[in-house]
Amino acid sequence: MAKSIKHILKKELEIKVGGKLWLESEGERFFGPGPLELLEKIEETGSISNAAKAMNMSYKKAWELMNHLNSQTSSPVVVPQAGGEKGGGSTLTPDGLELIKYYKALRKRFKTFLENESDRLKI
Amino acid sequence: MAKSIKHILKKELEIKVGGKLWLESEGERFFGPGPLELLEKIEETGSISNAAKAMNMSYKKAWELMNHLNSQTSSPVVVPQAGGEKGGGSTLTPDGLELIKYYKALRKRFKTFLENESDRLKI
DNA sequence: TATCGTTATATATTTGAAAATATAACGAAT
DNA sequence: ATTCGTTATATTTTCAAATATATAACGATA
Repeated sequence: MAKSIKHILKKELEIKVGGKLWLESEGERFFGPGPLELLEKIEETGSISNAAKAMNMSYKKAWELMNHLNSQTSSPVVVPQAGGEKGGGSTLTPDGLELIKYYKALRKRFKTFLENESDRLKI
Repeated sequence: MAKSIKHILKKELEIKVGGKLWLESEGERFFGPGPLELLEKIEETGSISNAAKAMNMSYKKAWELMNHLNSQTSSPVVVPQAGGEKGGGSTLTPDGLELIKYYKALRKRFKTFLENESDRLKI
């Protein structure tokens, strides 16, 4: 077991190991907490523009996230429709839903990792 | 074992799980890759100002990182001296060296986690 | 006491990312 | 054909973070 550093840190502070996780290709991130929330909000609201509003993100950024994400998958995870009933909208494909599930499971494993490491700081 | 998402991602791309790790207190980060490199460079060069130059960081930011870091530990990890021989300089305390060791070990465990998760993407 | 390069600190400037704004294209429904 | 709210795209504006710049204090040594 690795040595503790408890004695180094101020004992009155709650110190934790934090982190961030994403999927990347060619060193470029294309899926993380932001895109996850975006997909969830698109699923909820039926459009990119409403999703963006719901999460206080500019439409442009939301569109770019979505577009970049679609470029990394063998078939689109978000299908946008410009025009049509109610002006259009965007829907998630089954792959999109599966990606959400995968990332949430990954995030859970990461959470466990972080909690273990944070606990270790207290020893 | 969790389900794979291999079929979702473009097969011609090298997709990996990436991440970032840090120490935080009260939700505020105070130690990560940046401060690690800073401590190492201070140890190498003997001063904050030289360390900052070596890693292409402004002196101000380097000083702030160092100062914030020192505020989270029971005793300083960097001891700065203004004035004196050669104008002064900064040295790491044993605690500072230990913090480096700890973070590198933590980073190694994280690397393993990321590699496992990345491998899982290929299955 | 004069010198040195550093720490310490405040202020000004830059710059890069994000949001804000504007506009055209879209297409089902009426 | 008109309407609707959306997608798609370009341009402008904003803002925060970082750098750049300037200056005083520091303290061992000579």
